[in-house]
Amino acid sequence: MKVTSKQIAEICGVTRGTVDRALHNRPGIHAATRDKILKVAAELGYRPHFLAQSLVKGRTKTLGVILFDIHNRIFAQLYHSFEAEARRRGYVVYLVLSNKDKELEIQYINSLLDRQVDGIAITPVNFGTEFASLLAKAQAPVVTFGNRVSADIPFVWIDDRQAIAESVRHIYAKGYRSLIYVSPPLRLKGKQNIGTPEQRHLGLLDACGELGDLRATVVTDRDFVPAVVRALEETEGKPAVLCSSDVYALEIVREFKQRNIRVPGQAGVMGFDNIDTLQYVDPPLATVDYNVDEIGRLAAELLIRRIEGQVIPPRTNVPHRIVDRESL
Amino acid sequence: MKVTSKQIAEICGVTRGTVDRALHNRPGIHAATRDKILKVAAELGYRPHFLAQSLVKGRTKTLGVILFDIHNRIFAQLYHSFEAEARRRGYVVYLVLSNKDKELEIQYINSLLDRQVDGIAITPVNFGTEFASLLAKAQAPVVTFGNRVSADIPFVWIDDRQAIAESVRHIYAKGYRSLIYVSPPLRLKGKQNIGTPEQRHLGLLDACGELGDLRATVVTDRDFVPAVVRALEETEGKPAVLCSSDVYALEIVREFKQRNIRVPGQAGVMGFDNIDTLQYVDPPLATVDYNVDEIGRLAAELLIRRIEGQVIPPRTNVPHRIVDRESL
DNA sequence: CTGTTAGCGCCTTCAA
DNA sequence: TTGAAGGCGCTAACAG
Repeated sequence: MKVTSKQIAEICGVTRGTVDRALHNRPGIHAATRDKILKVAAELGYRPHFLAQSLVKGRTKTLGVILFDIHNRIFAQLYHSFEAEARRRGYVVYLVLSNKDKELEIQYINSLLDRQVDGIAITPVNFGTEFASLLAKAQAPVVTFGNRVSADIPFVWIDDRQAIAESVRHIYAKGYRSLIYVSPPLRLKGKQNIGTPEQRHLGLLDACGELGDLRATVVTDRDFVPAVVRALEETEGKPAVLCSSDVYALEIVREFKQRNIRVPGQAGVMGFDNIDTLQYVDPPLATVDYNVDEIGRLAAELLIRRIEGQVIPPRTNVPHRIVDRESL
Repeated sequence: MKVTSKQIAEICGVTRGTVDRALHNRPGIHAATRDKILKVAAELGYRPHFLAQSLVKGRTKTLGVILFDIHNRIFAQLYHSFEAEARRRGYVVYLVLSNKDKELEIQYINSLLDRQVDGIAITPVNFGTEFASLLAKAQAPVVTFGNRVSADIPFVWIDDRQAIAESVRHIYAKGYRSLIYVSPPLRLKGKQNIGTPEQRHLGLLDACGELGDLRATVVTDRDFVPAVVRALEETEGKPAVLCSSDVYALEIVREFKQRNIRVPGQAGVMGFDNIDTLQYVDPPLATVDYNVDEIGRLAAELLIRRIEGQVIPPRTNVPHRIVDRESL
């Protein structure tokens, strides 16, 4: 069924070496024999055996992507553009999901390396020097996004710290003097890689330090909805609820609706990520927008350039912008 | 860097054959030598070379999944459960996206086969006997979902026809006597595989035939939102807008809101898929729910069982249920 | 210009 | 119980 270069060689009465030269259009071959070989190959529907090829070349033209999951629309979108860029450059991609399980993530890294992927792109849940050296020692280049691991492992993302600081200033400029900041992942500090939540938190602190008279409460409860409601009750004046991700903001708006808490009448709400669901909810949610597609595309591009021997920057930021909407 | 079985053999003063026996825990080896070999292998962090192994065994423990894209949350979810089931069974998965491009889909099928995937799961955009025989001739088993290709290629999905018929009856039971059915993909009939939209359309026809006094208009425009608005204006009495997918329903509700058309006051709206965005919109949308996770899991399970030599059913249906909500 | 040879790393059969 | 040899399919260096 599967036709090999050996068979073509036999049919054409030449050796594998010659067939190889013809197939790869390499010099040192009679035009006539080459044409004949190519013709036979085409007729027989010859397709090179990728594994054999990879085995000898040491390259598989394969990338591995490791994500938590693809529930959050952001990551689905990111994968989409990553995959498209990889395809353009001749690579096919494994997509594996760690489900935020540190053990599983490591198993997958090893599994991908065993399969000789040429490179790995990951949103890591592990962190620390041990993990960093695991990645550094890997036989394939790694790029990260979402969470950073160390300064030398390339990272493609947005400037979270700056983005949240701007959001806080924006909220302040709209007249709010109290803020409820929602970031449940922060409670996992020291247990998981929460690079992004931490950066965003720092942005909050930056802005609060700068704006003297803004009072901020930070909610990190797993069960953040009731916690926000309590915080709201304890707040004097009208607060803005700033969420480190749109998915939290959506939950909060839903709860507020059920409790007849008007948005933005009694509380402002702002999210982060600008996921498409926001278009359909009422009131439209203020958020932070950035080009996720570009992050995915860049991650693939940089990873492949690195694989192909180029030097790539350790840090690449994609621009973001504050999106004001009626929820504030 | 990468330690091979040959090196272990040298260190232990035995041959590759013996190392192999030890590593695979096969009989015909002295317990002492085996232990020594295993110890050395462990110390050196030996990991078998997957490609070499695959080359000789003819199996790669790899699956390929081909989706249109992962924009629709349904497919992201489906992939998630597919991947989890594959992992449990020791497989790693390539995820490639066809973007509904027929050419690209075929290229990807070939590319995956070149890479010797053990099986392929696909939501096909191609159709017809030629495509069916391409899949049938493939060196790896194929399962389909979303759109069917032919009776002999296993298909895992829901009973779309029945589900829409039930939806129509449900709408009728709620008192509606006119219906606007929205299914833009139907306009691609003959140009793309629109198995699912067609089945759903048949379900509509079934139910309309059965319920004599229900008037239905079918909207297939690419730009379906204004078309629905026009249809609404031309309708006497209060119609229900039944959408073949939640994503259409969301757009319509948004437009209705802007035009101050009350839902369900002036028109009912019902979707299909029960995507999570529905939880956040107002009014909550009636829809058809089914267990997408189970479809993904089953597709992986069946594909792998097929790969491992078992006979699997040509058609597997997952149950669905009508979800009534305030939009009707 | 073309054939020969030697591997890539692993597995499997057949001898010893 | 172990070694030796051949091969999976392809590539590459060296002869001829």
